[in-house]
Amino acid sequence: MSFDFYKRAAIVCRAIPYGKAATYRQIALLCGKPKNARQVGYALNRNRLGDDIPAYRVVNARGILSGAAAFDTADMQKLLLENEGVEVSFTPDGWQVDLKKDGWHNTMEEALRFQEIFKVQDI
DNA sequence: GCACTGACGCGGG
DNA sequence: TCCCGCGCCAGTG
Repeated sequence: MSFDFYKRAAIVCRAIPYGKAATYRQIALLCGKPKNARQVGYALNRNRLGDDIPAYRVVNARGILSGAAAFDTADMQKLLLENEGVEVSFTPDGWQVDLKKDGWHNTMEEALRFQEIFKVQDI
């Protein structure tokens, strides 16, 4: 491993703005490993990145909430998101957020800033 | 080292 | 647009 993917993932996840949702793929991309979306999911499972990570703001590419796995109750993730003003709607596939409206849309500057942070912290 | 797993994602039909 | 199959890759036993 050329760098610590999980440390990077923790930094990126903590940077997801209040009231926004990010995707696994997006986190992996910002960490510099576009193909590691699965590792992001693995890391968030059982709070591997730490307790101060807003894991509930991370959803899959279609905006579907992952489910109960790491949360106390089945609808905990939905409640936390709604509490931040995120609209969560029911679909046959599960609870879903509108990524067009509430997705975290990164700017190029934002992406470059992360690269700089990783460089400075040597991770 | 091998096989299997999984909070995932894309491309083709 | 919706499915489905396959690719992906670190962890785990």
